[in-house]
This record gives sequence, C-alpha cells and structure tokens, in this order.
Amino acid sequence: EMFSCEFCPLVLASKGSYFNHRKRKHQNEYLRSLQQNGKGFCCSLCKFSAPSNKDMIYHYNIVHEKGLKLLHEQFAMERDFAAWKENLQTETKTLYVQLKKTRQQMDYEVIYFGCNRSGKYVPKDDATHCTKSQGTSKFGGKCPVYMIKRTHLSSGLISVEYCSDHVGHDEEICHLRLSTKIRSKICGKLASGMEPKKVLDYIRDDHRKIDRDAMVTRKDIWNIRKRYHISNVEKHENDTQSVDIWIKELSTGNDFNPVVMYKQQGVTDCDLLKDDFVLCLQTEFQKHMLREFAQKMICIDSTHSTTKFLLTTIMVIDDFGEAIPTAWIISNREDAELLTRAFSALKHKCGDIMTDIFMSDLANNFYNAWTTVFTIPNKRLYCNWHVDKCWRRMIAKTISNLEDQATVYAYLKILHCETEEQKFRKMLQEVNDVLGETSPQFLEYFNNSYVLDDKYKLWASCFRIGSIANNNMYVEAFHRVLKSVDFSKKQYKGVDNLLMTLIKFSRDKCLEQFIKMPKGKSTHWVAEIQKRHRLVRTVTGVVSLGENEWKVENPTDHKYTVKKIEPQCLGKCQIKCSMCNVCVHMYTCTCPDFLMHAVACKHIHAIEISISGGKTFAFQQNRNKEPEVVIENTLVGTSIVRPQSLKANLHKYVDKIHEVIDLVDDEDCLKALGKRLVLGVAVAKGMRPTESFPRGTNMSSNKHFDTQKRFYSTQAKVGRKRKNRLKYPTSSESTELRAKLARITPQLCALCFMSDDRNDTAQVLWRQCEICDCWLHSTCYSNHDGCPICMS
DNA sequence: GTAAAGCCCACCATACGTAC
DNA sequence: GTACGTATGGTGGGCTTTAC
Repeated sequence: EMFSCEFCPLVLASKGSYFNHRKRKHQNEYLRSLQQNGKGFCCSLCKFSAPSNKDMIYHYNIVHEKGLKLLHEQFAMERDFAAWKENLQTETKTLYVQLKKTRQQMDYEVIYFGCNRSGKYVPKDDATHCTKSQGTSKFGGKCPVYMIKRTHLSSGLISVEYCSDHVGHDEEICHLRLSTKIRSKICGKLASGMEPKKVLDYIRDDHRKIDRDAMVTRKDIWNIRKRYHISNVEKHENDTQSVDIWIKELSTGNDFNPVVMYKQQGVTDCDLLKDDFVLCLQTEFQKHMLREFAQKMICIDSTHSTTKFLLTTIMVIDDFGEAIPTAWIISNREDAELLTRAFSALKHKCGDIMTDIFMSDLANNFYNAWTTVFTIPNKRLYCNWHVDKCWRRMIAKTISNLEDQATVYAYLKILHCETEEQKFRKMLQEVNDVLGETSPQFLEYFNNSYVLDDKYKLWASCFRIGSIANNNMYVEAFHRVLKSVDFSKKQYKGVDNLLMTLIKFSRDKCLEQFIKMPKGKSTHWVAEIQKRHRLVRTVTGVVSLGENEWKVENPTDHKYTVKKIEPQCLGKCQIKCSMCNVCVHMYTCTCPDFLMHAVACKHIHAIEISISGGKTFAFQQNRNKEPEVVIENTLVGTSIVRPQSLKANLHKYVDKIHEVIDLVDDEDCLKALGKRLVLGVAVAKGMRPTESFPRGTNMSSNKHFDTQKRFYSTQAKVGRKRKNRLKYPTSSESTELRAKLARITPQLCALCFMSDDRNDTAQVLWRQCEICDCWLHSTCYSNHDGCPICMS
C-alpha cells in the first residue's frame, strides 16, 4: 500500500514514513489542520496547537512563562500512593480521573489520569433539561494536568510522573467530587441505622475545613444510600423487582408465609387482566385475629395515596373495642371481580368466615365480592360517615339555595338518628313530602339510593341497635395513621415500602395484643365507659316496663328504653365498667349515645347499679356527694436540718474551687469549669422559692400559662370565602322540625315506602292504623296479622 | 515495527431540576 | 421532603495516531 502526502506530491511506502514526513516537512500545515479539525492540544491562551500534552506544557512554559513542573514520585506500596493522591487532590483542588483502562505492558502496568475539567461539553440533540446550576465542569479546552502511574509487576514499585498546575480554568471545588474518606464515613453511618438527617448533622459537626467534603448535602447522602443499597426496604432500584425479591423472601422463609395471593403486572391470569396487580397479605397473627373476632363484625374500606395502587383493609374489632387489621389487599382496582379473586385466596388460607355485621362504604363491590366467597353476613350496614358524606355532597350538588340545603340536611340528620323504628317509619313518610317540595331531584336520588328495596335498613339508627360499631372510622383511622405516621404524609412511596410498613404494623399490633391480654389496657373505650358511669347521677328516674325492660328518664333529655339481652357477657369482653361490671353486650338502649358510640351509656349503668345494688333508685340524692380522696404526703425524709448541712458542704466546695482556679492554667479546663459554675448559679436561682404558686386549682398540668407571641402578617387578607357548612341540628331545632313534620299528611306507605299500590291495581286503597296513626297500603296491611308497624 | 498515547462511542453511575 | 426523569461525565473497548 502506498501513502500520498496531502500537502505535496510525494508518495511514501509506509504509514510510519508518511506521518514522519508530514510532521517534519509540513509542521505548520499539519498543526493548522489539527486546529481546523478540533484535534490535538489547543492552547487556551493563544491559537497554538500541539500534537501531545508534553509539547503543550513546553509551549506554556516557553511562550506564556507558566512555569509548569513535570514531577516524579515513587512509592513502595499501593496504600501509600492512594493516600498521596487523595492528599494531592485536596491540596490542588483537582480531580484526577482515569482516562483509560489499566494497560499491561512489558513488565509493568500503566494507568493514565487527567484533569476532570479537560474537554468540551457537547449537549445532546434531545436535551430538554437545563445544565447544572454551577455549569458544566468541562471548560472547553485541554488542561495540562496529568498523571501516569507505572506499577512494576516484578518489584511492586510504583513510579508516578505528573503535572499538577492547571491552565485555562480556576480551581473550583464545586466541580470536585466527595472524597472516598467521607463517602465511606457516610456509608458507615447509614449502614449502622442512622437517619440521613442525623448523618448530615454529624458530618457537618465533624468537618471543620472548607472543602468539597464540607459541602455535603442531603442529596449526596440520599445518592450514597441508593448507590450502596443501604436501605433495608428497597431490595432493588426498580420497585417491581424489589417487590418480587421481597415476595420471594417472604414465601421461602421458615416462618408463616404472609403472602396470600400475588399477581404481577404483565403476567397472564385466567380471571384477571394482564395489567392487573394484586398482592394480598395476611400474617399469622392476623389470621388468628380474623378467626377469633370476625363473628361480630367485619369492616372493609380502601384508600389511595399510599402507593400508585389501592390499599384495601379488612378489619375486626377485638375485646378491647380496638380495631385490628386482619388482611390487606394492594391492587390496581377494587371492583367485585378482582376482590372476589383475592377473597377466594383468603378463604383458601383461613377458611370460611361467618360474620354478624358487614360494614363498608355505599358501593356494592365489597359486599358482592364478600357474599360470593364467604357465608352471607346476617346484616349489612353502611358506614355512617360515608352516608353523611354522600348526603352532604348530593345536597350541595342538587339544591342551590343555602337555606334549603341546611333544612334538608337537618331533616335527614333527625331521620338518621331516630332510634325507634315506628317513629322512624312515620318520619320517613313525612320527610319524603318535604323533600318532594324542596328538591324533587334530591328526592329521586334519596329514594333510589337509600329507601327503596329496604335500603333504609342499611343506614337508619333504629336498625342497628346493639351493633358494636356504626362507622368505618376504624379503617379510616388506620389509613390515616399509615399515611401520616409511617408514610410522613407523602404520597407514592414504593410498594416495597408499603409492604414492609404493613408487616411491621402487624408485628406491632401482635405485640400490643400480647401485652394487653395479661396486663389489660386503659383504652379510650375504658375511659369513655368510666365517664358515663360518673354521669349516672344525672339520671332522674327509672320505670320498669317488664322483666328485662326499663324506661329511663332525664330532666333534659327524652325518655329512653333499656333492654337486657344477656345476663352476662359471654365473650372475653375487655370493655367492661370496672365499677359496676356492666358491658355493652349485655344491654341495648335507644339513646343516641349508645347507638353512635357503641358503649354502655349512662342509662345502662343506671339500670345495672339499680339491679346489682338491690336498692330503690335514688341517684338524685347522691348528686353532690364526691368520693373522698386521701392524699398521702410523699415527702419522706425532709427536715429542717438537712438544707443547713447541705449549705455548709457547698461553702466548703466553693473554697476548694477558689484554690483550683488559682492552680489550673489550662484554658479549656477553666472554660469547662466556668460553664458548670454558670449553670450551677442558674439552677440555684431557678430553685429559689421567690413566689408561692396558687394551689388547689383544677388547672391542667400541661396548660400553657401565656400564649406565645407570634409574628403576624401585615398584608391584607384575601382569603377564600368560607363555605356554608352543613351543621347537625341542635336539640331545640330538632324539636321544632319534628313538630313541623307532624303536621304533614304523608303520601307514602309506611311499610314499603312507595306512593302507588304495590300490586299496580287501578284503584289504590289506603288504611290508617288506629294505634300508631301510620298510613299503609291496604295490601301491605292485610298481608300481616295486625299493624306491621306497631304490631298491634 | 512496536509501544505509547489519543480519539470516539456506548454504557451506566452520579447529580441535578422539577413536580408532587 | 423526596421520587422521578434525565443531563452529565466517568469508564472501558476498539481503532487511530504518534514516538522511538
């Protein structure tokens, strides 16, 4: 092969000869071509170009008088070289980056290093993001800083040739990287379980010099944690793979496998879609709790905002009246089809579940799925809270007048809280007429969603007497705790994080249960029960209506009926009153307190005290009688002599301190002594009884004495207009509305709540009961033996 | 001719900006 | 406060160029 010169007509026989000729004979043209093509080494101070780094250093020294030095070092061991390099980098504010892979040569290996700031930044075509805040680290030229490390394979001796003087750019620490020393320190702290915030605090306290290591940010710590996989939860950077690893570990462990069902996205399943994700979890403790407490009640609800998926929780209520989550389903949707699949897996694991009450929100998906798989519950109840929420939303949507909104809501609340079935039926007829006049649109919604097909039995208070809970707030509360405490009110943490949080939650609940079974627990419920026991003195009288039925009177409230349903609580109930031993499962009462809060109300306490005491009812007399409280004086060993002897001892110490101050010269020691003395004087001043505090007041121990002064804005407040919030009717409003309702002649049947005849006959026949005054279809009346409302 | 040094490209870890 | 997407730049392989 022949090589022809591009600058003259000469033709050369070899490639080597060609390059030699070009460099010797056409040096200027050659360098110019390097410049034009952007190759070789270009001087950052003039237009000169050189083919190699050493030529360029020579140019800088001769032409620009930079005085760059080519230095040499030798090291016996790799460790010495590493320490020297780290030190050199810190001192010269340089980052020597390896330019090429380590290369093996005759009897030594070579590594080439260069300045990290050499080079030209070339943005990518599809660049959409801004450059970094400090700008690119490439300054657009070649920095003469370099280092060649040669390690002799036979002797292990390391020889280094280097230049550490920068040209073309300043020494800026913002373009350096964290040193390996600080990295390993952070890594160690994180691995030992220290929180990133505390690690940052520790590093900043520990590092005094102003260098790159002093500029550690939270982001750096987060990156190190991610890079070295220090987090115990994230098994993989990819959430999907991390969850897979977790599931594998949980499934293959020796302990109880908590994974009931796992369907990955992208995997085909005969019943589910390809994109569906389902993860059903139940720990051994949860299985035990579900079997133990499911007979009474099952609460189900789901939440968003924990991950990209939905979290559905199945809860039961334990003997202490506390909610225990017994299974979790993490899924991408919550329709009956998917839930049926998950429930089937649950049934396979813990058998069929027979429950008395099933409580969920107003949607049918949970109930339908549950009844498809498990035995149909005796009763289904809507969560009161969800009913209220839907009513408010629909009232705001369909009724424009604010006064009408308030009136309709008040009527609905009276209806909702009515505890006697007969009264409720009558009132529902009357409310129907009021709604028809105010908003026919709302009436249609109300009838279809809450009245027809016996739907009123799912939310009305009179149909849930004796149920242990009236709303799904247990599940809501759990979801709130999960979001606010474990997830720090953040959305979209990974599924692996949620998985671990749930399993840890179950573990904590298990321990809690383990602790409170033998010890008992002063729960919120126990406090509520005791509060009601103390209120017994406000009850004015009790009238016996039969063997197990009483009417209880209050001076302000209405009369309520109390029935005894069990002579003693059969279960291992822990929410008993410690004073009269009554529990919520023994009685029923028609008062709103019993219905709303599911605890033994003051009326039940009154009956129990009356029966167990075997006395005539005379609570009124005890109204002002407070139990005597004996306060023991715990100030044991106090005497008048003791402070005087202490004072004498202190004076001796003060004399010694005088001696020490004269003898000691060390500055730090004196400073430390001074600090302690200042502190001692402050303590003594604080302890001096200068003022006598008022005693015997009922002030709370943690009450703030003065409100803290705060800065306040001087800007004019633009603030949003407050919405006209719908309020519960007060007792006087309630009486007034009841009276209004009583004047209405209803147009509906009190049994089926339909206006026309059930049998669709041409002539609609009506009949009024002489005892309860309720209007019914003749057909509805005649189908029963007597009035179906008052049973007369 | 051969070893050393340079250049280009692809890959991927790190660091940054943005949005929630 | 942090998850996420992506720009930036270090690393390494392979080829080219240069020095001896």
